[in-house]
Amino acid sequence: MLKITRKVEYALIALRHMQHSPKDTVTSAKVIAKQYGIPQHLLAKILQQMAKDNVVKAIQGPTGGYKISADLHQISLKDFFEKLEGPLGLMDCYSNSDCVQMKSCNILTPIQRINQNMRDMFSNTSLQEITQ
Amino acid sequence: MLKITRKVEYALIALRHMQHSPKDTVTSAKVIAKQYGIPQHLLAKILQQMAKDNVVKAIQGPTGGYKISADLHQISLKDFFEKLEGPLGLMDCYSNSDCVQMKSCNILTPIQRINQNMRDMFSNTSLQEITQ
DNA sequence: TTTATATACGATAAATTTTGTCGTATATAA
DNA sequence: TTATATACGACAAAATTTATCGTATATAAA
Repeated sequence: MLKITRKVEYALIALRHMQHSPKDTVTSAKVIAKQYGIPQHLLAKILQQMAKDNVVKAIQGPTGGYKISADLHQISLKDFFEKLEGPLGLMDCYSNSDCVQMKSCNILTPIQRINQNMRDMFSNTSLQEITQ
Repeated sequence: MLKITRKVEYALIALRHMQHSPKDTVTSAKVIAKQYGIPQHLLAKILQQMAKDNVVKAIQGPTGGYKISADLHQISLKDFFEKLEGPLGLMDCYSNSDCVQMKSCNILTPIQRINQNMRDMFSNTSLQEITQ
């Protein structure tokens, strides 16, 4: 529990790789996948999603690939995680109210405080702090 | 991702319930399970594990059940989570080194900092703060 | 114009983890 | 003696995560 997913890991690895590449370089999913031992097709899909989210820009065709298009200082880890994985929370019930125990649950409020601490932590950390 | 498990939720619900019961009351798994809509057998196993961990004391036989035996002020959420779910970390590689990407991974160090923040947060919160 | 190489994207499958069930044994109060 | 509780291992179902496959489209370079 309390783990980040491979999807997020791969996304961060790719971003950090690109950020450490020479300015205006375009990097293909294939190159990154090979270098870090990531399934190529899977990484490609993740990069495609990041392109939709305007974190990276995709360049098609041979010699194509991706490059960072956003200012990573301006994106919090919380926003980044939520772009990739949906709402962030220690329990589902903070974003999705179909838990049958909602009414009887006695820890919803106490855990909400911890939940807020965690969200604050990720809100106050920029993507740049990971990829720099 | 970044969720606590039902196992931990059920454990916390049970502890909070017991803490709000009259002093020296013994509460059976059945009673708690019914009140909160938790599968009875599953809750029983969780309480058994907490008994092994000396968080609660088990009393056998009819009229038996469980009662809190530890000082919940003295147990951090981090320790409690690790008792129930094993090592706490954003990535498995901080406790288990069999990831094939270990050598090439470029985010291990940057994420370690965030990981430490998260561990600190749970280290600095006592069980009591949830169950009170 | 053709070809090779890249992204785009939906469908599906495999693997892992989480969640829940079942059966049997043992303790003990009534 | 009986009913009700914990103890505990084996197993199964469900959900989530992780990975694969196939096909379409864009485009640089030969």
